[in-house]
Amino acid sequence: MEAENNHARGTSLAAKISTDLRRELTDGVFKPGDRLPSESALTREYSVSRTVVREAIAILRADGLVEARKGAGIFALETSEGKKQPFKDLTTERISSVIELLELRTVFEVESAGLAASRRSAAQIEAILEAHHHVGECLATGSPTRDADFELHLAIAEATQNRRFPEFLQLIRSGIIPRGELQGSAPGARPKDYNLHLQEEHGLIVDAIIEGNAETARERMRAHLRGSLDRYKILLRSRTLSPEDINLS
Amino acid sequence: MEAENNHARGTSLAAKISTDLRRELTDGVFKPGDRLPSESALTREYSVSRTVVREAIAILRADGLVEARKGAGIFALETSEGKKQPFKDLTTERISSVIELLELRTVFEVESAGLAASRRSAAQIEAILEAHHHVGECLATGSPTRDADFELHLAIAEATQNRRFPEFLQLIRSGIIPRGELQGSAPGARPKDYNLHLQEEHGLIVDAIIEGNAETARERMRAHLRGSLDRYKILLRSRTLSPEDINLS
DNA sequence: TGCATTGAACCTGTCTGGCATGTTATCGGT
DNA sequence: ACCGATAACATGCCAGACAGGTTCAATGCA
Repeated sequence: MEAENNHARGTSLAAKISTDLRRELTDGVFKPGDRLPSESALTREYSVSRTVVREAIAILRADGLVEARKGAGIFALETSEGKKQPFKDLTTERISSVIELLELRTVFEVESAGLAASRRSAAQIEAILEAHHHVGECLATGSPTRDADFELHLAIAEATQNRRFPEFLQLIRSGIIPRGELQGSAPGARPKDYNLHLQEEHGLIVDAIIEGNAETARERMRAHLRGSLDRYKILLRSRTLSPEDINLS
Repeated sequence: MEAENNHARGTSLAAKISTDLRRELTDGVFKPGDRLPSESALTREYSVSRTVVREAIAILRADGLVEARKGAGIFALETSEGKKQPFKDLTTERISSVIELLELRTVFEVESAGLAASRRSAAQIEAILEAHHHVGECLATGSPTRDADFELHLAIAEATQNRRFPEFLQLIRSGIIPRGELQGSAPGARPKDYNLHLQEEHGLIVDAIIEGNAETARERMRAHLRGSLDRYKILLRSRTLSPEDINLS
């Protein structure tokens, strides 16, 4: 009966129990160092076989939430509580989240542009130009620009020759592009572009990178992103849009 | 025999096998959609019971690397390959990793110092001073400074009033402090401090923050971290130390 | 009375066999 | 050649067993 329900949902008993226990660990029901119920007790508590319990515990062990000591029991580890993963709560739906991230992003992308100007290869110039051109195409056809825009910034980060730069941009992607758009947006669902000078500003940055002028690239990227923040704030004050409808670029 | 060896290392057979299979999934031995060996085949391949195999598979399932279809088999999922998690491969053991991260870190921490100088509260000044003092104590007692050093940088990032700055530091922590030290270091295991001016440099930064002088704070933090990079390179050239033995500050 | 030792109870790690349910391939019949 | 039935194969879960480790209580000795 219940096993069948789980099967219909594609969720194994072990997965269900490990989720249950994970929640208890996260909620502080078990504090670091606490001993969890024995396998035998868990079989009774959940009315399952020991196999299922062991599989559930194996999952939690692999995630570092508990350790099992033979003969002693299963113990909650230090990492089980309050250890939020960095940058996992990014959202475009909350104003403070967007502004905070934009500030962080500005710091990062200003320097990214400067390094790209200093270090770019010919192939990376080509990739940047291609991405820049693609943004222009989106503007011309009335398609959403956010993905193309992001790809341009990513191409610039690649040109820093430091893989942590594009990696960081990927990390914060979900704070830039709303979640629904990560799968590609529906036709006609394009958020309005409020930067009438988007392509021009991008072009200035790209030019500086091509010419290898790091300081100019930084200045132009700073101006571009500061413009984004200013526009964001103005549009929020007008109260006609929700935070995530605003295209930050 | 072999089970005993694993036990001596505290690693279960299930963990070992899940790691093995995870590597095979990551290395592209199994591509998305590929069917993995059956449980029965894996018991033969690894000479273990089916229980152990099931526990290993449960781990991989929980991590979204595979799905099991009853009657059909176990299949590699889309996320199993090439989808490296950003910043999950941080290490202090590889030179390129350390240098790349230090460069990225410099970008953020320079600006962090500037913002902290502009925005810090009285309570945050107190926290910064406390952390600064703690580094001094470690130096005086000959204890390891890395944790205390990190906490000072973290206190500065907190004073930016933008939670993404401390969050970034937490993100890259494992790339700054070697893994073995995350649990607290053994007495006498202190890596050598090669910055004889550590406390002095920190003090200059802290002073600028207290005085609210953002530009000076930036300059001093930049000099501090650049000094770290220069020292790192010099020590590497001397070839007397492995990369992770060098305290970057 | 206090401490050390021993044994029993409890615990995890692994193995084995079994049944329920689902999938796939093969074989036979039309 | 196509369809249906059956057998072989596969996962999900159950139950029992043994090996080796831990903990606690009881007993014996000083």
